[in-house]
Amino acid sequence: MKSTKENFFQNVYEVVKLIPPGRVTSYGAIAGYLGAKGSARMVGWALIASQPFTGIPAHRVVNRNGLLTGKQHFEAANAMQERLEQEGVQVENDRVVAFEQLFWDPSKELL
DNA sequence: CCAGTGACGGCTA
DNA sequence: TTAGCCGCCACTG
Repeated sequence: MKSTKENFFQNVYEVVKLIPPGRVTSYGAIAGYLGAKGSARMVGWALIASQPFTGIPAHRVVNRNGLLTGKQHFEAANAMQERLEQEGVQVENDRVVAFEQLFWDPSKELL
């Protein structure tokens, strides 16, 4: 019945919802935290499925370069950047400014 | 059933 | 240093 991936999807939602405002994380970080190290793509796939869901700040999840690669999948291509700026995250050229400084590692911060 | 694609990441040239 | 390829797993055609 409940496949492992189903649990994986739910885990991704839980972690993303735990991301504090003004902070961002990467797909690989979440994947590694869930034990799917190397399967960062699955995290992105899970976020796509999270689109119709509310309370999932997927805009706080970017790739390891801090690039808003998934903005195209949002309601609007500028929604992701606009939302991040609204939380105090500076975004320039579709990239998070001081990404390393705002980076939120679940395996370290969430503990 | 097989091949291509994709919100990524790490390695090699 | 930058650019390109492969590997991961799931979905679509």
